[in-house]
Amino acid sequence: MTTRSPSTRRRNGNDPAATAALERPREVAAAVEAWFARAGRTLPWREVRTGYTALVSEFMLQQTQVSRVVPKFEEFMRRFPTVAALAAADEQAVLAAWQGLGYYRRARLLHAAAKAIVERFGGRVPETVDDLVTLPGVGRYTAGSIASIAFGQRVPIVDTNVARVLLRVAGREGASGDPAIVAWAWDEATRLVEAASDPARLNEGLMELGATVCPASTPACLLCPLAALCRARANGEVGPVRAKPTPTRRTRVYHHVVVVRRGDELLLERRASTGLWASMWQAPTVEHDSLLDVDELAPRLALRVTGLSRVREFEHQTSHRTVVFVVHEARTRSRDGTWAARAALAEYPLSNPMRRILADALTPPSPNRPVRARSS
DNA sequence: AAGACGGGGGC
DNA sequence: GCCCCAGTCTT
Repeated sequence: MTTRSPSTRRRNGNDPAATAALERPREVAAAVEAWFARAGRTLPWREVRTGYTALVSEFMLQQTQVSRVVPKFEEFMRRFPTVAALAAADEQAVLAAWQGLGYYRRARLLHAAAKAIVERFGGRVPETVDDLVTLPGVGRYTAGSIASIAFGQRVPIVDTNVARVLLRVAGREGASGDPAIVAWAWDEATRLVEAASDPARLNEGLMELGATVCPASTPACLLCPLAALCRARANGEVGPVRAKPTPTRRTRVYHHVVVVRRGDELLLERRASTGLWASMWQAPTVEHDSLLDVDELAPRLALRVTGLSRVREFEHQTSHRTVVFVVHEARTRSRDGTWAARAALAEYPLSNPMRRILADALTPPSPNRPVRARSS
Protein backbone atom coordinates (compact mmCIF):
# COMPACT_ATOMS: atom_id res chain seq x y z
CA MET A 1 0.00 0.00 0.00
CA THR A 2 3.03 2.21 0.39
CA THR A 3 4.42 3.88 -2.65
CA ARG A 4 7.99 4.96 -2.79
CA SER A 5 8.56 8.57 -3.60
CA PRO A 6 11.30 9.53 -6.06
CA SER A 7 13.18 11.30 -3.29
CA THR A 8 13.36 8.08 -1.32
CA ARG A 9 15.53 6.49 -3.92
CA ARG A 10 17.79 9.49 -4.13
CA ARG A 11 18.34 9.92 -0.41
CA ASN A 12 19.41 6.34 0.04
CA GLY A 13 22.48 6.81 -2.05
CA ASN A 14 23.91 4.04 -4.14
CA ASP A 15 22.76 0.99 -2.26
CA PRO A 16 19.64 -0.44 -3.91
CA ALA A 17 19.11 -2.98 -1.12
CA ALA A 18 18.95 -0.19 1.42
CA THR A 19 16.10 1.46 -0.37
CA ALA A 20 14.01 -1.64 -0.08
CA ALA A 21 14.73 -1.73 3.64
CA LEU A 22 12.05 0.52 4.89
CA GLU A 23 9.89 0.32 1.84
CA ARG A 24 7.00 -0.28 4.19
CA PRO A 25 7.62 2.22 6.96
CA ARG A 26 4.04 2.11 8.16
CA GLU A 27 4.22 -1.63 8.77
CA VAL A 28 7.57 -1.36 10.49
CA ALA A 29 6.38 1.46 12.72
CA ALA A 30 3.14 -0.31 13.58
CA ALA A 31 4.95 -3.52 14.48
CA VAL A 32 7.43 -1.73 16.72
CA GLU A 33 4.74 0.32 18.44
CA ALA A 34 2.56 -2.71 19.12
CA TRP A 35 5.51 -4.69 20.43
CA PHE A 36 6.64 -1.89 22.72
CA ALA A 37 3.16 -1.38 24.14
CA ARG A 38 3.13 -5.07 25.01
CA ALA A 39 6.73 -5.85 25.90
CA GLY A 40 8.30 -2.58 27.04
CA ARG A 41 10.05 -2.77 30.39
CA THR A 42 8.87 -0.92 33.45
CA LEU A 43 11.55 1.64 34.25
CA PRO A 44 11.64 4.45 36.81
CA TRP A 45 11.66 7.25 34.24
CA ARG A 46 8.65 5.73 32.49
CA GLU A 47 6.40 6.01 35.51
CA VAL A 48 5.99 9.76 35.47
CA ARG A 49 6.90 11.50 32.24
CA THR A 50 8.08 15.03 32.66
CA GLY A 51 10.67 17.08 30.87
CA TYR A 52 12.90 16.83 33.92
CA THR A 53 12.72 13.05 34.30
CA ALA A 54 13.43 12.76 30.58
CA LEU A 55 16.36 15.17 30.85
CA VAL A 56 18.02 13.38 33.75
CA SER A 57 17.44 9.87 32.43
CA GLU A 58 18.68 10.73 28.95
CA PHE A 59 21.89 12.24 30.28
CA MET A 60 22.51 9.19 32.42
CA LEU A 61 21.72 6.82 29.58
CA GLN A 62 24.29 8.30 27.22
CA GLN A 63 26.70 5.44 26.55
CA THR A 64 25.46 3.69 29.67
CA GLN A 65 23.34 0.59 30.05
CA VAL A 66 19.87 0.78 31.54
CA SER A 67 20.68 -1.58 34.40
CA ARG A 68 23.43 0.71 35.64
CA VAL A 69 21.28 3.82 35.40
CA VAL A 70 18.20 2.64 37.31
CA PRO A 71 19.56 2.93 40.88
CA LYS A 72 21.46 6.14 40.14
CA PHE A 73 18.42 7.76 38.59
CA GLU A 74 16.22 7.13 41.60
CA GLU A 75 18.87 8.36 44.01
CA PHE A 76 19.54 11.43 41.88
CA MET A 77 15.86 12.36 41.65
CA ARG A 78 15.49 12.16 45.41
CA ARG A 79 18.54 14.35 45.86
CA PHE A 80 17.58 16.86 43.13
CA PRO A 81 13.80 16.58 42.63
CA THR A 82 13.36 19.57 40.31
CA VAL A 83 15.20 21.57 37.69
CA ALA A 84 15.42 24.42 40.16
CA ALA A 85 16.90 22.20 42.87
CA LEU A 86 19.52 20.90 40.48
CA ALA A 87 20.34 24.35 39.16
CA ALA A 88 20.83 25.64 42.70
CA ALA A 89 23.02 22.73 43.77
CA ASP A 90 26.74 22.84 44.28
CA GLU A 91 28.66 21.31 41.41
CA GLN A 92 30.58 19.06 43.78
CA ALA A 93 27.31 17.67 45.10
CA VAL A 94 26.14 16.91 41.56
CA LEU A 95 29.42 15.19 40.74
CA ALA A 96 29.20 13.21 43.96
CA ALA A 97 25.68 12.05 43.05
CA TRP A 98 27.09 10.90 39.70
CA GLN A 99 29.79 8.89 41.45
CA GLY A 100 30.35 5.53 39.77
CA LEU A 101 28.42 6.23 36.58
CA GLY A 102 31.44 7.36 34.58
CA TYR A 103 31.69 9.98 31.86
CA TYR A 104 31.58 12.60 34.59
CA ARG A 105 31.46 15.47 32.14
CA ARG A 106 27.81 14.56 31.71
CA ALA A 107 27.16 15.52 35.32
CA ARG A 108 28.71 18.93 34.82
CA LEU A 109 26.84 19.45 31.55
CA LEU A 110 23.55 18.39 33.12
CA HIS A 111 24.13 20.86 35.92
CA ALA A 112 24.86 23.56 33.36
CA ALA A 113 21.76 22.59 31.39
CA ALA A 114 19.59 22.96 34.50
CA LYS A 115 21.00 26.43 35.06
CA ALA A 116 20.34 27.36 31.44
CA ILE A 117 16.76 26.10 31.71
CA VAL A 118 16.19 28.30 34.74
CA GLU A 119 17.83 31.32 33.14
CA ARG A 120 16.51 31.05 29.59
CA PHE A 121 13.35 28.96 29.79
CA GLY A 122 11.79 29.99 33.08
CA GLY A 123 12.70 26.71 34.76
CA ARG A 124 10.69 24.58 32.34
CA VAL A 125 12.42 22.05 30.10
CA PRO A 126 11.93 23.27 26.52
CA GLU A 127 9.78 21.11 24.26
CA THR A 128 11.30 21.59 20.82
CA VAL A 129 14.44 20.12 19.33
CA ASP A 130 15.61 23.58 18.29
CA ASP A 131 15.46 24.84 21.88
CA LEU A 132 16.73 21.64 23.44
CA VAL A 133 19.90 21.47 21.38
CA THR A 134 20.93 24.87 22.72
CA LEU A 135 21.38 23.26 26.14
CA PRO A 136 24.83 22.07 27.23
CA GLY A 137 25.29 18.35 26.71
CA VAL A 138 22.16 18.01 24.58
CA GLY A 139 22.90 16.78 21.08
CA ARG A 140 20.65 15.71 18.29
CA TYR A 141 19.80 12.38 19.86
CA THR A 142 19.03 13.66 23.36
CA ALA A 143 17.00 16.57 22.03
CA GLY A 144 14.91 14.28 19.85
CA SER A 145 14.45 11.84 22.66
CA ILE A 146 13.17 14.42 25.13
CA ALA A 147 11.01 16.17 22.52
CA SER A 148 9.36 12.97 21.36
CA ILE A 149 9.16 10.87 24.51
CA ALA A 150 8.33 13.57 27.04
CA PHE A 151 6.43 15.96 24.79
CA GLY A 152 5.08 13.79 22.00
CA GLN A 153 6.67 15.70 19.18
CA ARG A 154 6.94 13.95 15.85
CA VAL A 155 10.73 13.98 15.56
CA PRO A 156 13.12 11.10 14.86
CA ILE A 157 15.92 9.78 17.03
CA VAL A 158 18.92 7.65 16.24
CA ASP A 159 21.16 6.12 18.85
CA THR A 160 23.35 3.07 18.46
CA ASN A 161 20.33 0.81 19.13
CA VAL A 162 18.19 2.39 16.45
CA ALA A 163 21.04 2.43 13.95
CA ARG A 164 21.69 -1.27 14.51
CA VAL A 165 18.03 -2.26 14.17
CA LEU A 166 17.68 -0.29 10.97
CA LEU A 167 20.93 -1.73 9.60
CA ARG A 168 19.66 -5.24 10.11
CA VAL A 169 16.16 -4.60 8.85
CA ALA A 170 17.71 -3.02 5.77
CA GLY A 171 20.18 -5.84 5.35
CA ARG A 172 22.95 -3.30 5.21
CA GLU A 173 26.57 -3.87 6.17
CA GLY A 174 28.44 -1.42 8.34
CA ALA A 175 29.21 -0.20 11.84
CA SER A 176 26.38 1.37 13.81
CA GLY A 177 28.63 4.28 14.80
CA ASP A 178 30.00 5.00 11.34
CA PRO A 179 29.06 8.62 10.48
CA ALA A 180 27.81 7.65 7.04
CA ILE A 181 25.64 4.91 8.51
CA VAL A 182 24.34 7.24 11.19
CA ALA A 183 23.37 9.80 8.58
CA TRP A 184 21.52 7.14 6.62
CA ALA A 185 19.79 5.96 9.79
CA TRP A 186 18.52 9.46 10.59
CA ASP A 187 17.00 9.53 7.16
CA GLU A 188 15.23 6.24 7.68
CA ALA A 189 14.18 7.13 11.21
CA THR A 190 12.62 10.32 9.87
CA ARG A 191 10.50 8.33 7.47
CA LEU A 192 9.49 5.91 10.19
CA VAL A 193 8.40 8.57 12.66
CA GLU A 194 6.35 10.23 9.97
CA ALA A 195 4.54 6.93 9.48
CA ALA A 196 4.10 6.28 13.19
CA SER A 197 0.86 6.34 15.07
CA ASP A 198 2.56 7.50 18.26
CA PRO A 199 6.05 9.01 17.82
CA ALA A 200 7.03 8.47 21.47
CA ARG A 201 6.04 4.82 21.35
CA LEU A 202 7.86 4.25 18.08
CA ASN A 203 11.09 5.90 19.20
CA GLU A 204 11.21 4.22 22.55
CA GLY A 205 10.23 0.95 20.94
CA LEU A 206 13.06 1.12 18.42
CA MET A 207 15.59 1.69 21.18
CA GLU A 208 14.10 -0.95 23.42
CA LEU A 209 14.10 -3.44 20.57
CA GLY A 210 17.77 -2.79 19.95
CA ALA A 211 18.62 -3.03 23.61
CA THR A 212 16.74 -6.22 24.38
CA VAL A 213 15.90 -8.26 21.27
CA CYS A 214 18.40 -7.00 18.71
CA PRO A 215 21.70 -6.43 20.54
CA ALA A 216 25.04 -6.20 18.77
CA SER A 217 26.17 -9.78 19.21
CA THR A 218 23.34 -12.29 19.45
CA PRO A 219 19.89 -11.13 18.34
CA ALA A 220 16.81 -13.06 19.45
CA CYS A 221 15.04 -13.09 16.11
CA LEU A 222 12.36 -15.51 17.29
CA LEU A 223 11.09 -12.80 19.62
CA CYS A 224 11.38 -9.98 17.14
CA PRO A 225 8.28 -8.18 15.86
CA LEU A 226 10.22 -7.22 12.74
CA ALA A 227 11.44 -10.71 11.87
CA ALA A 228 9.10 -10.98 8.89
CA LEU A 229 10.21 -7.58 7.60
CA CYS A 230 13.93 -8.02 8.29
CA ARG A 231 16.18 -8.25 5.26
CA ALA A 232 19.17 -9.51 7.22
CA ARG A 233 17.05 -12.37 8.49
CA ALA A 234 15.67 -13.12 5.04
CA ASN A 235 19.23 -13.24 3.76
CA GLY A 236 20.39 -15.40 6.65
CA GLU A 237 22.95 -12.73 7.52
CA VAL A 238 22.05 -11.66 11.04
CA GLY A 239 25.62 -11.45 12.27
CA PRO A 240 27.23 -9.15 14.80
CA VAL A 241 27.04 -5.41 14.13
CA ARG A 242 30.09 -3.46 15.18
CA ALA A 243 29.72 -0.11 16.89
CA LYS A 244 33.01 1.41 15.80
CA PRO A 245 34.69 1.02 12.43
CA THR A 246 38.13 1.17 14.04
CA PRO A 247 38.74 0.62 17.75
CA THR A 248 41.33 2.93 19.27
CA ARG A 249 44.32 1.57 21.11
CA ARG A 250 44.75 1.97 24.86
CA THR A 251 47.80 3.70 26.26
CA ARG A 252 49.37 2.90 29.60
CA VAL A 253 49.81 5.51 32.30
CA TYR A 254 51.07 5.21 35.88
CA HIS A 255 49.30 6.98 38.72
CA HIS A 256 51.58 7.04 41.74
CA VAL A 257 49.18 7.57 44.60
CA VAL A 258 50.43 8.62 48.02
CA VAL A 259 48.00 7.92 50.82
CA VAL A 260 48.75 10.25 53.71
CA ARG A 261 46.74 9.38 56.77
CA ARG A 262 46.42 11.21 60.06
CA GLY A 263 44.18 9.39 62.47
CA ASP A 264 40.83 9.09 60.75
CA GLU A 265 41.66 11.67 58.10
CA LEU A 266 43.15 11.46 54.63
CA LEU A 267 44.91 14.14 52.61
CA LEU A 268 43.11 14.94 49.34
CA GLU A 269 43.77 17.09 46.31
CA ARG A 270 41.55 18.08 43.41
CA ARG A 271 42.20 16.96 39.86
CA ALA A 272 42.42 19.37 36.96
CA SER A 273 39.17 20.67 35.48
CA THR A 274 39.71 18.88 32.18
CA GLY A 275 40.68 15.38 31.17
CA LEU A 276 40.21 12.12 33.00
CA TRP A 277 38.13 12.36 36.18
CA ALA A 278 37.98 16.13 35.76
CA SER A 279 37.47 18.16 38.94
CA MET A 280 37.22 15.06 41.08
CA TRP A 281 39.32 14.40 44.15
CA GLN A 282 42.18 12.03 44.85
CA ALA A 283 44.97 11.26 47.27
CA PRO A 284 48.08 13.17 46.11
CA THR A 285 49.02 11.60 42.81
CA VAL A 286 51.98 11.84 40.44
CA GLU A 287 51.18 10.77 36.90
CA HIS A 288 53.97 9.48 34.72
CA ASP A 289 54.30 7.41 31.57
CA SER A 290 56.48 4.85 33.31
CA LEU A 291 56.86 3.32 36.73
CA LEU A 292 58.74 5.50 39.23
CA ASP A 293 60.49 4.01 42.20
CA VAL A 294 60.20 5.65 45.60
CA ASP A 295 63.39 7.71 45.19
CA GLU A 296 62.14 9.13 41.92
CA LEU A 297 58.67 9.80 43.28
CA ALA A 298 59.63 11.69 46.45
CA PRO A 299 61.08 14.81 44.76
CA ARG A 300 58.04 15.08 42.52
CA LEU A 301 55.68 15.46 45.45
CA ALA A 302 54.64 18.96 46.41
CA LEU A 303 54.41 17.90 50.02
CA ARG A 304 57.26 17.05 52.40
CA VAL A 305 56.68 13.49 53.56
CA THR A 306 58.50 10.82 55.52
CA GLY A 307 58.31 7.07 55.43
CA LEU A 308 57.29 6.92 51.78
CA SER A 309 56.80 3.30 50.85
CA ARG A 310 55.08 1.36 48.13
CA VAL A 311 52.18 -0.76 49.25
CA ARG A 312 50.74 -2.41 46.17
CA GLU A 313 49.68 -1.79 42.62
CA PHE A 314 46.78 -2.73 40.40
CA GLU A 315 45.45 -1.92 36.97
CA HIS A 316 42.29 -0.06 36.08
CA GLN A 317 40.87 0.03 32.55
CA THR A 318 39.17 3.04 31.03
CA SER A 319 38.06 3.40 27.44
CA HIS A 320 41.36 4.89 26.25
CA ARG A 321 43.91 4.02 28.92
CA THR A 322 45.20 1.36 31.19
CA VAL A 323 45.81 3.20 34.44
CA VAL A 324 48.31 1.47 36.68
CA PHE A 325 47.66 2.60 40.25
CA VAL A 326 50.85 2.38 42.27
CA VAL A 327 49.73 2.88 45.83
CA HIS A 328 52.08 4.29 48.46
CA GLU A 329 51.81 5.33 52.08
CA ALA A 330 53.60 8.20 53.78
CA ARG A 331 53.41 10.53 56.77
CA THR A 332 53.68 14.27 57.04
CA ARG A 333 53.88 16.89 59.74
CA SER A 334 52.25 19.49 57.54
CA ARG A 335 48.65 20.41 58.19
CA ASP A 336 48.26 22.16 54.86
CA GLY A 337 45.77 21.00 52.26
CA THR A 338 42.39 19.33 52.41
CA TRP A 339 41.93 16.62 54.99
CA ALA A 340 38.82 14.46 54.80
CA ALA A 341 37.47 12.30 57.58
CA ARG A 342 36.02 8.92 56.80
CA ALA A 343 32.47 10.15 57.38
CA ALA A 344 32.97 13.03 54.95
CA LEU A 345 34.41 10.93 52.16
CA ALA A 346 31.03 10.30 50.55
CA GLU A 347 30.69 14.00 49.81
CA TYR A 348 33.82 14.05 47.68
CA PRO A 349 33.50 12.96 44.06
CA LEU A 350 36.05 10.20 43.60
CA SER A 351 36.73 7.80 40.78
CA ASN A 352 35.80 4.24 41.58
CA PRO A 353 39.41 3.04 41.86
CA MET A 354 40.30 6.02 44.08
CA ARG A 355 37.37 5.30 46.34
CA ARG A 356 38.61 1.76 46.77
CA ILE A 357 42.12 2.93 47.56
CA LEU A 358 40.90 5.33 50.23
CA ALA A 359 38.49 2.82 51.70
CA ASP A 360 41.33 0.33 52.03
CA ALA A 361 43.52 2.95 53.67
CA LEU A 362 40.88 3.57 56.31
CA THR A 363 40.34 -0.10 57.01
CA PRO A 364 41.86 -0.87 60.41
CA PRO A 365 45.16 -2.66 59.83
CA SER A 366 44.99 -6.39 60.20
CA PRO A 367 47.93 -8.70 59.54
CA ASN A 368 45.57 -11.33 58.19
CA ARG A 369 43.68 -9.02 55.86
CA PRO A 370 43.99 -10.45 52.36
CA VAL A 371 45.43 -8.22 49.66
CA ARG A 372 42.53 -7.22 47.46
CA ALA A 373 44.45 -6.74 44.27
CA ARG A 374 47.52 -8.24 42.71
CA SER A 375 50.73 -6.91 44.19
CA SER A 376 54.05 -7.05 42.49
C1' DA B 1 37.46 13.22 10.96
C1' DA B 2 39.32 11.47 14.94
C1' DG B 3 39.96 11.37 20.07
C1' DA B 4 38.64 11.80 24.76
C1' DC B 5 35.70 10.50 28.10
C1' DG B 6 34.26 5.47 32.92
C1' DG B 7 32.88 1.60 34.32
C1' DG B 8 30.98 -2.88 34.58
C1' DG B 9 29.21 -6.88 32.27
C1' DG B 10 28.96 -10.51 28.30
C1' DC B 11 31.30 -13.82 26.12
C1' DG C 1 41.05 -10.13 26.46
C1' DC C 2 37.83 -7.71 23.34
C1' DC C 3 33.65 -5.49 22.76
C1' DC C 4 29.57 -3.51 24.17
C1' DC C 5 26.54 0.43 25.94
C1' DA C 6 19.47 5.36 25.16
C1' DG C 7 26.39 10.37 22.82
C1' DT C 8 28.58 14.82 23.12
C1' DC C 9 32.26 17.91 22.86
C1' DT C 10 36.85 19.23 21.44
C1' DT C 11 40.73 19.59 18.45
